[in-house]
This record gives sequence, C-alpha cells and structure tokens, in this order.
Amino acid sequence: MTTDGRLARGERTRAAVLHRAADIASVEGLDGLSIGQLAADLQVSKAGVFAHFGSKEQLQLATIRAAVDRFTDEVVAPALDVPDGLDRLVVLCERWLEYSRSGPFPGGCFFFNVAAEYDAKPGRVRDEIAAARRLWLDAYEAVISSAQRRGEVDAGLDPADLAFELDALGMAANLHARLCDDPTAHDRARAAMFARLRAVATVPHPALA
Amino acid sequence: MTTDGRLARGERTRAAVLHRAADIASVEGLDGLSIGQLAADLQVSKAGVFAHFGSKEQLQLATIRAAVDRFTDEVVAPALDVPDGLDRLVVLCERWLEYSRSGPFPGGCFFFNVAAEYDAKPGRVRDEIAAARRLWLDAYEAVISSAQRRGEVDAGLDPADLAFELDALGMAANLHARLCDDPTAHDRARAAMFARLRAVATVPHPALA
DNA sequence: AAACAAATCGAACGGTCGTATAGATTGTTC
DNA sequence: GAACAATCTATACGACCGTTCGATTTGTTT
Repeated sequence: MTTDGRLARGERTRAAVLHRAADIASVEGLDGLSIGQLAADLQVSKAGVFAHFGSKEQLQLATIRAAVDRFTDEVVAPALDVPDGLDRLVVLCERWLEYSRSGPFPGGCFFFNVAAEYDAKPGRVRDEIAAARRLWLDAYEAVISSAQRRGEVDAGLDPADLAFELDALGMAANLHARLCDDPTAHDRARAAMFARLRAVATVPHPALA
Repeated sequence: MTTDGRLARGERTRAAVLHRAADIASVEGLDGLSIGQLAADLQVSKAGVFAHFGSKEQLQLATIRAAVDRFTDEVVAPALDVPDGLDRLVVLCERWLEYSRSGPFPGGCFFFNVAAEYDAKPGRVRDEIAAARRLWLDAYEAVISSAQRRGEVDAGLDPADLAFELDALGMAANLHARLCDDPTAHDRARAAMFARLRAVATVPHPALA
C-alpha cells in the first residue's frame, strides 16, 4: 500500500488476478483454473501471474480468500444493515438466493462449485474451503441464536439444524437453476425457506405472510 | 454378447473401464478423469481405452450412463421391494443417505460431484447429467404422488416441492459429511427429512415416530 | 489349419500444464 | 539523475494431455 490509500502496482495486479481467478473458478473449478489462461485473459505474462503466488496451490488458496471477501460484501454485509434477529435471518436467506441467482460470480455460487470439487480431495485447499463453509454456517447460526434470544424463534430448536436446512435449500436452488435451466428454482427454494421459518417463528413477520 | 450369457472380450474391458471411470470421477470430476491414468490403473494401454469411445467426451457420456445404472441398483431398485406409497418414500430417503454415506462411489454421490462441476458448462455432458437428475427427481415425485393418491400424504402438496426439499437435504449431507469431516451430517439430514415427512403425512408411520 | 474381424498395443504428434531462470522495465528513494 | 528494489517479460523445461496410426495379438469362423 502506498502512503496515500491507493494500491501499489503489485497489489493492483494481484487483486485483478484474484478477481478473475474467482470468476473462472466459479465456472471451471479451482483445478480448471490455469495460470496460462489467466495471464492471457488479463494480457500479462504467465510468469507475471505466477510470481505473485509461487505455486498453483497458493494461487488457489488466495482465490478462495478473495472470494470470501466478495461473498461477505454481497451477502453478509447487507444483512448487517437490518435489525438483528428474525429480520436479519430473513434478509440473509434472501440475499443468498439473490447472490446465487445473479450475483458477482458468473458460475453461480463460487463456494458451492469448489466445495463439491474438493469435498473428497484432502489437502490445504479443501481445508480452506471447509473453513469458509464454517464461517457461513456460523453466520446463519449466530443470527438464529439471536432470534431465539429475542423470542422470535422457537427456543427449543437447534440453530445448527435450521442453518443446515436453510443452506441445503440454497444449494439445491443454485444447482438446479443452472444444471436444469430452471428459472423457478430460486423461487421454490425461497418458498421452502420461508415456510420453514414460518413454522419455527413465534411472532408474525411481514415477509413470511 | 456371446451366445451363452457372458460378455465378449471387448464389452468386458469396456465395463471395467466405465466402472473405474465412475469411481475416479466421483472424486476427481469428469474433467479430472484422464485416459492415461485410467489405462495405468487398469494396466492396459492408453489407446486400448481410447478406442472404445473415440473421444474423451464420449467416454464421459458413457461414464455417466454407467453411473446411472449403479445408482439405480443401489437406491431405486431396493425401494421397489417395499410397498408403493409412504413406505417406499421413506425407504427412498434412507437408501439415498446410505448410498451417499458408504455407497459404491469412493467420492460420495457421483452425480452431486459431476452436477456441480458441469452446472455452468453448457454441452452434451451437462445435458446428460441434467437428464440423470430429472430421472431422480421424477422417481421422487412419482412415489410422492402415489402416496398422495393413497391418502398417506397431504394431497394439497406439490410433489415437485417436496422432492426438491428432500433432495436438497440429501445433497447437503453428502457435501457436509465429506468437506467438513462430519459423521453426523447424514443423521441430521435424515432427521430433517423425516420431520418434513411427518408434517405432510396424513397417517402414522413407524419410521417417523 | 487358414482366413478373418475384433481388440489391443506401442509409439508418436502437437498442445497445454506448472514451474524455473535470467533479463528488461517500472516506480521509489537518496 | 543515479542507485535500487519491486515488478513484469521472454523463453525454456519436462510432464502429461487427447488423439492418431500402423503393427500385433486375440478369438471366432470356415
């Protein structure tokens, strides 16, 4: 970083590489990522890309971290703008579906694609993806717990159970919409999410009417 | 096929190749499949493998079809052994979870892995995977409809909605168990599936108690 | 046993992959 | 503006990829 706030030359290139890398990986996977194609896309030399990371695995790890930042901006941050509790839980679901349907990544949810790719391939890359997933489930669970403490959601419920179910519906929508070219998939998932929330909510909520 | 029931030499090789190919693809994906590695694993020549299919894409398509057969044997066929309706629906859920947890493919559900890999890559391979997914959802929906006609499940329900939800929970278990090394994932999914069935069932069922 | 077709092998092709190294270019600091 | 470190380019390497082709082995038919 320069003394004013702008990025230095190297960091600007690095950021551009990681942005494109996450875009590509959301379609082609983290293995489908190729340093040569990445360099060609950005019109820089292969070694110029490579030098920033030192190995393909380090590039993959950095790409995951960059994708986490973009996901956080797109889904989690907007939810923090609404009141904690059931309100925020509803927005979290809605933002995720919108993120999947027409969000920042051309291949749908970046994490769904790379998680499925690496779920049976042990190593540092899988661990990083698993950590990102834990972050996301933790965000869900924290909001659910908060809604319970506020008396807006049935206190007998295990937050991890509900988080698992809401996340499952989101993933299914993400997959089904693209694989089967079904534009109603996200609406179906939203309806199922809201029906589930209606069943556990202890107070009325306008979005769940 | 020979005049007695055994497979001819070529068909035996072909079947062995496709079996191993589906195993590999359930871990590495259909792109991660390599004809060279496949040949080395089976101790035959690369050209010997290649000649059966003519192109990698044809090998991928044949691998998907072979995986459909193994899936059908493992999940759908056993469900046909129990009475149609809610009974069969329960077994279908259970068999799928068991198929994912410790089924025939070393990487978990073959179709989950390749569907996520190809959901944003248009082409014949994606179309074949999408067709396999439709087959599976159709099986779910047919059993649900049948249960409705028997008065065992709420008739006001859209079978496609319930199929979507049950499938979503299965996929989430498949992913979570492997990615996060969580052996409770399938139990969590089963509990959620059965809770959902309990909510829509109009008759008691022992498995849902 | 001779003839024939099916199946498989061995070797080679152009291409892309990740990685390494050396030199040119850039931006910053004295 | 000279020195210097950071950044990027150009080129090359060996490995593996999908694919092709001719020779060879195998199993069946006459």
